Formats: sequence, structure tokens, C-alpha cells
Amino acid sequence: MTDEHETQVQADRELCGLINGLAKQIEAHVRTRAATLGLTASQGVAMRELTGPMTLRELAERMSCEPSNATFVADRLEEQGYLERHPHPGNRRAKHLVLTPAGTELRQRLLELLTSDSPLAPLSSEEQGALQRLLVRAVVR
Amino acid sequence: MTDEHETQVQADRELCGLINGLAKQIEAHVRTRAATLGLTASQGVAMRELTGPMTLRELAERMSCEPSNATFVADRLEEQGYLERHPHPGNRRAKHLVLTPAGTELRQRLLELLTSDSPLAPLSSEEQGALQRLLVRAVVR
DNA sequence: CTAGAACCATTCGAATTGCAATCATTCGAG
DNA sequence: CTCGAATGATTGCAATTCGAATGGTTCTAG
Repeated sequence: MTDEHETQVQADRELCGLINGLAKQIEAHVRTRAATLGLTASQGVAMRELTGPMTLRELAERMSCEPSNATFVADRLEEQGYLERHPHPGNRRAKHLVLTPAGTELRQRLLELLTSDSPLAPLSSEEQGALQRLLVRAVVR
Repeated sequence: MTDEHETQVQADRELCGLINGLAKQIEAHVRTRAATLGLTASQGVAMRELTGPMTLRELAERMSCEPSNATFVADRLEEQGYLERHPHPGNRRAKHLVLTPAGTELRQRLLELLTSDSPLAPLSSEEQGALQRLLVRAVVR
């Protein structure tokens, strides 16, 4: 029983390490690809997650970071002309983040760069599907 | 074919988001549990990964961070009396990080806290095994 | 209708992290 | 053997990120 518990502790540790490692690996991948477009890693993640107009809080949630950080990243993207803050329809305290034409085009190029050589590429479609299901089960609570 | 490509792009984006989200979730979990022992999140990760005496570079690799950051974290743990830098047997430029008795005891308590309520707990043993195999296949290259 | 709680975005200060440079040690080609 | 390249750890600096506090807006109980 003690041995069983030990293996459980060890398995949990290894899994955490693997997940963290893969996350860092993905971040590094985004960093290099985004750099070729003049973006930082966080900006790259933000662009990746900006599938459409959304609120700043929603972007922060998709980026898994604090809203204050999303504000910072959005500032930079706005300065570079890829993003605009529009008044949110139906909620005056919120702001609608929308990509400019230049931003939309840049996003397409970024997505090409990201998926053409993704760290997840070695996995088959079936494996990716299995991984997604497992992750969803772990993340939602 | 364009549609197929689109779904591939979307699947990759979603997977990256899930992995990043789970990593942040694990980090938050470590942060709260480590805080009850007077440790920061990084210190908690370091303690979790210190399965035995190891070099600073090896610790950094396990933590998926830069050696400079591992130095910083090790400094703190050393100040708190949980860790010692010993000369490395057989390599004078390297240093052997070893836990003190207090560190070993603290590590045991931390591991209990971490696994008793792990974010990965909702997954069965079989699912955890499957997840581990998929992650290993993705991480190693 | 109104007062307080909740929510969205932002700002500011502090802590964490990465990156480049440096020193000491070790390895390897010749 | 020896010199240059490579490795391990550390330092200093810059950039990123978080956490708490703030201002404006919306929601809701009464």
C-alpha cells in the first residue's frame, strides 16, 4: 500500500513535469515563430487566440493570464496597428478587441507558421484527439 | 482540403490552449499548497523535482527554466535551510544540490499536499497512463 | 429608486523570469 | 601537451507577469 502510494506520488510528479515541459516547449515555438513577424511570445499567443472580436477579460482567460497582463499585450498590439479597442456593444465598461485588416493578415501568416511545424505534429490526428479529450477532462472541474 | 486545413489549424490552437491552461492550473495548485509551507510556486516545483542530489543544470531542466532562474530559486531554498550546495564528486565546476534533513522532511509534506488534491486527480490511473504516453511522444524529439 | 455588491479595464509596484556576459573548469583536436 | 571550444554556475539587466488598488459601469436586493 505504501508502495502503491509512492508510485502515485511519482506518477503525479512526472505528469506535472511533462505538462509543464510541453507548455514551455510550445511557448518557445511560438516565441521563435512570432519573432519572425516582429511579435513577442505573448503577443503571438494573443494573436493566436483572437479568433474574433472579444473582450479583454475573455482574451486573458484564453491566454491563461491576468487581465492586467492582457491589457499590456493589447497595448503593444494596438501600438503596432494590429488591434483596435472598440466600444463594446451592450456593455459600456467592456471593450471590444478587434483586429485591423493588417492584424487579420498577420494572424493568418502566424497561424501558418505555428501549425506548419507544431510541437504537436509528431502526434497523429487520433492521438491529438485523444489528448484533447484527456485534457478537457482534466481542465474542466 | 482548405476546410481540412482549417480544422487542423483550429485543433492545434485548441490543444495549445488546453496544455497551457492545464500548466497554469497546476502552477496555481502548487502555489497555494507551497504557500502553506512558506514557499513560492517555483520553490515548490524545485522541491518537487529534487528527487535526489542533482546538479543545478539538471534541476533547471526538470523545472523547464533557465539555469539562472534555478540559481535564484536554489539561493532562496539554501537561505531557508532546506538545501545545500556541495562540491560535485568528479566535476569541480558543477555543484551538487542536496536537501538537508529539514528539506527532506518538508519535501515529504509538500508531496502529500500536492498529490492529495492534484488537478490530475479527476483522471483515472488508466487515463493518466494514456496521457503520460501521449505527452512523452510529444515532448521527446 | 437607490445603495451596495459585482464586474471590466487600467495603473502601479513588486516579484519572477529570461537573456547575454563572465569566470572557472573540462573536453578534444592536433 | 596545449590551445580553443564547450560546459556549469553565477551575475546584472531588461522584460514579462502577477497582485492589489482604482475608476467607471452594471446588476440586484429591498
